[in-house]
Amino acid sequence: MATIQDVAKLAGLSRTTVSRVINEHPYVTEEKKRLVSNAMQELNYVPNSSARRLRRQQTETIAVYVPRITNPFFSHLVEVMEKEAAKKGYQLILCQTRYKKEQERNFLELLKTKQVDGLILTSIENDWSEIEPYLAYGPIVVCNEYSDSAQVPLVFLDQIEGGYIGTKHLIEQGYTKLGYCTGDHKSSRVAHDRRVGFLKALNEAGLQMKDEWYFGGAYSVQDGKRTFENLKKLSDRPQALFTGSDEVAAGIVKAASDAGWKVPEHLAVIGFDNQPLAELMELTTVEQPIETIARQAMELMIESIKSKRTPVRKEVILPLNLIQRSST
Amino acid sequence: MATIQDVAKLAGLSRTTVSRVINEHPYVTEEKKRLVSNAMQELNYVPNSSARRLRRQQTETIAVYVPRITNPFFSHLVEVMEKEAAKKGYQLILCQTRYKKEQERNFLELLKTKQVDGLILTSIENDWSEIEPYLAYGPIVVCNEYSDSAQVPLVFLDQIEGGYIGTKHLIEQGYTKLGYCTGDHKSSRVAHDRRVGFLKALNEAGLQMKDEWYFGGAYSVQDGKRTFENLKKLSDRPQALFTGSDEVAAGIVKAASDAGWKVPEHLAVIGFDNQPLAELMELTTVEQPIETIARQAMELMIESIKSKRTPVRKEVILPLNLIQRSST
DNA sequence: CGAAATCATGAAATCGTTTTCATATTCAGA
DNA sequence: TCTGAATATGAAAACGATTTCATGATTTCG
Repeated sequence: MATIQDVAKLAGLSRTTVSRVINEHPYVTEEKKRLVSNAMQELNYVPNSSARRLRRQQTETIAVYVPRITNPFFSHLVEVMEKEAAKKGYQLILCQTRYKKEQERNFLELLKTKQVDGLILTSIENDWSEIEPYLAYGPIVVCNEYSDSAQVPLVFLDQIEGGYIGTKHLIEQGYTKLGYCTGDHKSSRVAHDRRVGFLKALNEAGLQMKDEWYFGGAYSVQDGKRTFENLKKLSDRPQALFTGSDEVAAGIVKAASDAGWKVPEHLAVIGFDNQPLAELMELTTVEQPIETIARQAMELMIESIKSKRTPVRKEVILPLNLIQRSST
Repeated sequence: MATIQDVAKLAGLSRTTVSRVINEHPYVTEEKKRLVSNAMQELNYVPNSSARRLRRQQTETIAVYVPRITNPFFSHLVEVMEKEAAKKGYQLILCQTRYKKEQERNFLELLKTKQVDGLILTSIENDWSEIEPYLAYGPIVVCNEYSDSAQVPLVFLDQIEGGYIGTKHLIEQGYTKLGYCTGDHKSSRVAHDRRVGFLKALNEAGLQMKDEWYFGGAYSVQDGKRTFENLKKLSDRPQALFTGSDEVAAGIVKAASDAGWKVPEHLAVIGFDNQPLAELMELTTVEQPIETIARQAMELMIESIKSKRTPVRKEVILPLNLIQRSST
């Protein structure tokens, strides 16, 4: 593999001149430019990435943390982020935290060792106070999740509103016995806010939430099915279920259907995200503008990297949208 | 940010000794080790990734090329690959080619500029003759796709068998008028082999394939719906459709159902992959052992990186499995 | 007892690129 | 005509880590 030294030798010039040509610096004659270009071509030379990174103190790489890439919500986020990153000449390192604090901490080392220029968190496992010190090593942008104390750009959705409009819809459809289904998110502000919105809508309607109508640990289609089995066992069952994901909602609808129940007659179900699955399964769902938040997060990330300024808190909050279908 | 020089100064030792301690080389007294560790801790020192990469000629990063991460087949592959890579201390760079030759070539530069140690191709857009020269820069492993001429490890599935067993199943269910639905893959061996298997099964049964029963350009749920609309317009319609993806199959089933057709009475549909969607939509499907091929591909990649040997052709071919549900 | 091997530590070189500083020449304006 | 700015090119330093080579001390074995 040729180095800049080889190119200089073949061109009969110094490495400095070759570097000037490569980087399009001024004050190089056209003749010298020609000599360098010919030598580069003949030697099939490309600059070494590691050397460049060391000298320029830049990696042109961004790490994106998602819990699991198989979750369509996160794969959609990453799809748009990678596209935006590639447009600007950045690579995207995929980091799956699997909802684990330790895994998240391990990946934070990427910033500390300067393996990436910045990182985007789409879910947050550790307390912000554990993450904040890493800002000394590079910029962090939070997307989808939220933190009151984070002095960084945050692009997120009004999840209180999301929880609220979804629940209000159920109430407007005539349901008075509403169950709540979610993952086990201890540090997730998304989950917290949705529940706040859910309870707010219930309170406004003078409705009560029973403890046994709360179903946790639901992330996937399989979890949705398990949730239905648990609901089925209740003597006093909810008429409708608010869920945090189309996949979970789909699992519930499928299991209910398999058990001979009619949706929404026997059980109304509302999902989140408006994935292709939602349309296929005729799910009422709260749509999130995934493409918008992904693009904005990546733009803010690249802007933070380039500006090299002290990060400041900046909130970009977007509304949610209810899509009504047959499941409610 | 502290450097090894700072640590050496604080410890009262040379950079060589500090490096020896960091890398656990022999012949350093316990006393000196203690001094270095204390200094590292006090300065909050971690080694700089760019400097290490340059000196060691290693990046500990692998690029994985997928057409689109939102396709559940590819997101599942990447999910497993990232997990395996992280276990061995490697980072995974996600590259979306979007089925474009130029995009694939752009990403191949990652290998040439030594930004990654190796790359895994899960789909191939360019001719292998265009890709092969990049082997000079680092190892390449092909996963899911196939190429006769590639002198690299390939982990793939018997797609001729997949096309065959799916089609044979339709025939065994009594269908004699079979349509074929696929994406527009010009250089995809997967698509080619499935069709070979499909035609083989037809031929064995003495059945004919009509040109107007061939539906192209289908990758997504939406494409599935469009495919159904096209099929509906035919005067002589197929009784069953072989598709290349559960999402396409689901779109077809959904559109058919919305049009009042009964599946499989009016139209039988078979999908591929056995995604959660397949169970939800009761699709008969050809299941692919995604986790196995993903894990094996990543293991072969890391083995290739570590061995630094000339790549040799190695085929790992796995069988497919038919899952029968209500759509056929 | 002496030579060879092992132990312990550090200076210099290395990896490959880019920038800084230096030197020489040419040009433009006062 | 002279001076300062612009132009053109190259050597050395820098980025930060790791390895190679060197030196001296200690231990081991024939």
